[in-house]
Amino acid sequence: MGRQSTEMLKGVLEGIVLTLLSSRPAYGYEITARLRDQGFTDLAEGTVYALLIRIEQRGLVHVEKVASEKGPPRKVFTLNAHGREYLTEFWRTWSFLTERLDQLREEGA
Amino acid sequence: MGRQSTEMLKGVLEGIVLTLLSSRPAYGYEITARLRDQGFTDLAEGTVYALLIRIEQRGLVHVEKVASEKGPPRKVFTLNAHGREYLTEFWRTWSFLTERLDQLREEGA
DNA sequence: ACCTGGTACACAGTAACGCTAGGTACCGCC
DNA sequence: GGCGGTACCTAGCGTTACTGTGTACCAGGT
Repeated sequence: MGRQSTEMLKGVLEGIVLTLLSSRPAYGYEITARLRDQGFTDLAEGTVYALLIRIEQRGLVHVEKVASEKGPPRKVFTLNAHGREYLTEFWRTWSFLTERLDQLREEGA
Repeated sequence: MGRQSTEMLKGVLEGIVLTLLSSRPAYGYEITARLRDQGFTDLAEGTVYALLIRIEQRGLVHVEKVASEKGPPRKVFTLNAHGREYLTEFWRTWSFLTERLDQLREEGA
């Protein structure tokens, strides 16, 4: 979707993935596929894996290796307490942003 | 507001400033002040100036020097046709993002 | 036996952007 | 003279998403 969406995704994609994980555990390949189905068609695989490594290093998720029927073992990510806190914070920031932008949009019209 | 809002602002701040300019011309110092009033209290001055230079180089605005009663002359930015197109594109991308996130938020609940 | 395609993960390099932390300059007022 | 407000600019940094590539495992077709 071009330059704009790439930049807008920064910071937001992390919240999106954490939200996905809050509903149920998942692994990288699966997350990528789900997001592409949901409209993020141009999302790069490497982006998701890099993001998952980051949230793991920050201690927002629990990680478990699970054998797969096809292909190499999956790294299944589960949101932990710290991750849930972080996610709450994310939604608060997101709400702030949307409120500001909604207001601006009306005034600008 | 911390790390999250900094990352989330990427790409969005540009749209915010362009929207401000769409309602009426403005200069850097003024834009910074207005945004701070509107809740972006931690917004760095340098960030706005850098952004203004970028949108000028991309040809989204018209620039004019105007003498000020106090301090150095102001660089007044006016949105041009190209900028308005770009802004339309911005709102389209923004709408896409908010729709996805609203959907996710409901499903996650 | 070979090869394609799907599954699954990882990494080095690049570009973009907001922030930090400074600096310059002009003015009015005490 | 010094201070605070106005107004602009810049170099360097950290974070993040994308590109491109590589590894590895398995099933199916020819």
